[in-house]
Amino acid sequence: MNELQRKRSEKLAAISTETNANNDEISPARRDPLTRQDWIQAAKELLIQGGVENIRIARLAESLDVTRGGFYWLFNSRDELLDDLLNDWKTTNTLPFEKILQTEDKGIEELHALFDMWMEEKEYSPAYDAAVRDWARMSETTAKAVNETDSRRVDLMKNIFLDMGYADEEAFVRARITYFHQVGYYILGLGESREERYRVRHLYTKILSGQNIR
Amino acid sequence: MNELQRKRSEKLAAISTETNANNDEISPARRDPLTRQDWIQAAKELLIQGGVENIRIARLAESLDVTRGGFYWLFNSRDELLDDLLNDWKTTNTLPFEKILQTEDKGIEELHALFDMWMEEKEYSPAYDAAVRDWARMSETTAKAVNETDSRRVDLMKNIFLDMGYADEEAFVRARITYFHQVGYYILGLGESREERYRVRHLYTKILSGQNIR
DNA sequence: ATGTTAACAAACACTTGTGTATGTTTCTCC
DNA sequence: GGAGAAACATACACAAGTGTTTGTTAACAT
Repeated sequence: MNELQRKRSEKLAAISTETNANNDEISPARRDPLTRQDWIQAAKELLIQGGVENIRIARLAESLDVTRGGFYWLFNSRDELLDDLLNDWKTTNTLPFEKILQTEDKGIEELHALFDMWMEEKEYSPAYDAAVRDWARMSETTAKAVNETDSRRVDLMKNIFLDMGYADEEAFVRARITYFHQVGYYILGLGESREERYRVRHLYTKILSGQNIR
Repeated sequence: MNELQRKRSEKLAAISTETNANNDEISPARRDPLTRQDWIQAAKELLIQGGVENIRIARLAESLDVTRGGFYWLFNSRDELLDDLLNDWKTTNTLPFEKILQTEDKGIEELHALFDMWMEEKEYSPAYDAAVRDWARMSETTAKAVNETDSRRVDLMKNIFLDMGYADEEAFVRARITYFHQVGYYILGLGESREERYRVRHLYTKILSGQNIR
């Protein structure tokens, strides 16, 4: 049973007991109707797991415990769902990124905050990023969205190195190396332990910042 | 008309004139029979262009100017073709990589040779790499092959930094940053001009090597 | 009580892909 | 020059996917 199915079961059980408390008739415990967001979340899971081609309406329906009829009640087509999914990525997965780079902290402190975000993987999901990147190879509009996001992120990161005192061009290159290296790391997907990653972390920040700190 | 179709047309024309020179009868100019390698090459193009899911036998056949019948004469199944394609990648796209790192050159010279390889894109095709990486998300065996290749490459690159005098762990991290950053760069696929790339090249080598050279 | 509607379920038509079975053509070899 | 096989072409069966149409059912308003 996956995450979504579990949630719906809980809802259903809650409704069921509540109904029975008020009324002895065993009502069939009708669950809450599904929302577009429910389908988008399910699609996100399939995307991360196996790419866009893995997003099949029948599978989504199964994971949500309904038939495809429910999907076409909310969406006009599969493409419409994919559009919504892309929008979800654009907002949710870029927001924490921007947030970090708009704090009071400057320079090396921001770099540390960035590494925290990458290594904790709480708000920001590198797996989601990687899956969307993969998707972009086949969809022109997705590729455009990803490019814009990447440019924006590199641009934000460039400020970190400017604050460290680097000249414009070197700040740009350092931002790129830092960002590209992170993208590459998650694309490779070598699931290392958190301990191992924290152990060598200071070397990464030292090399990327070009200065010995902490 | 793509590359493969062009080659076959040339062959066909050559056969045609040759035959007419010897004999006045207009023989239908039968072309050379296709080989497994021909299909693998065509599959490689489709893979790079749009991912594994883009490798459809009908499309391969069309690009080779035959019908699907020809495919099943040489291969038992689509999976058999994909197996061959993966083997092609393992050998062709890793060979030039290893070659560079086994020369007489040591340290910074090897790093320059590496950048030359990446930027020239003659023997080594980063697009091929990226496409296989994308493929690996859906295929367990492909993922294994890619992981092995990545480990091998990072291991080889580590020697470059050891030769520069870095301690074991820092050499490892520098190798990783260098390699991951390259992988990330091509995954993003921002088609920059060669001039632009050569212009900032010295900054990359300076930052990654940690020393001012050239 | 009943008509209406939200939220699906079930059945259908259509497309695209694979693999297989069988038909054709040209070259080769005796 | 006729048999046989290599190298396809053609036709067919089958599976999986999308979108559409029509049928059901519980809840709510009247």
